Amino acid sequence: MTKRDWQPLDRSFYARDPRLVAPGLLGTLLAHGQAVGRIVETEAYLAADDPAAHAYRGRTKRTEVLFGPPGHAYVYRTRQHRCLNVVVQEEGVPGCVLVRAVEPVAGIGLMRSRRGDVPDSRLTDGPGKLCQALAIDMLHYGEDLCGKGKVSIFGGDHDVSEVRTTPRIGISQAKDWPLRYVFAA
DNA sequence: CTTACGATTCCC
DNA sequence: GGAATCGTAAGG
Repeated sequence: MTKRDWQPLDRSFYARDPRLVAPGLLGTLLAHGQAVGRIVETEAYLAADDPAAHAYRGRTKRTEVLFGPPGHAYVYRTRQHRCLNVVVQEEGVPGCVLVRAVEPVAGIGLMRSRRGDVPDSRLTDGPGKLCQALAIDMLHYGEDLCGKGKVSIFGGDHDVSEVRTTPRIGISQAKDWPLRYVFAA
């Protein structure tokens, strides 16, 4: 075996601590139909004792899927935008990973038709922007990302170079925790 | 029912 | 720096 084909990430990949899954997702491909992006920025939200996590205040209708099995989509709204998370850890443990940015790989024309006439560099460089570019919305709440749904994440012969951590963006609690992951380069 | 508040984005 | 804008969650 030399080069591994791109294939949906297995559920066991997601059944781990968000601090392991978040960096592991860097370099993988997020796909919805013809629109594909390379994940380049993620954030970990911990299942317990993380005041910035949505699950911190318990199980509600919105956070329901976080308590389910790993590998499913947790989509939520903030202002007029959507954000995509992947549920991680075993069922009952509400850890998750927020996908904060991707680089356009395929379907760029489609992305621009949804995002407007912006440069490629601004097409998918934010959690709300990438959801708009890939047309990910509340319809995908709870969807299986392991290859059975319309939105999937593929791994394979991807970049596994060094990862750097920084504090998470846009939160008011646990501001200093180094749970944002980007490529070192 | 009422109120407060965003894991954001875009414009001034 | 500030507004847009609306569902969610909590409290009366």
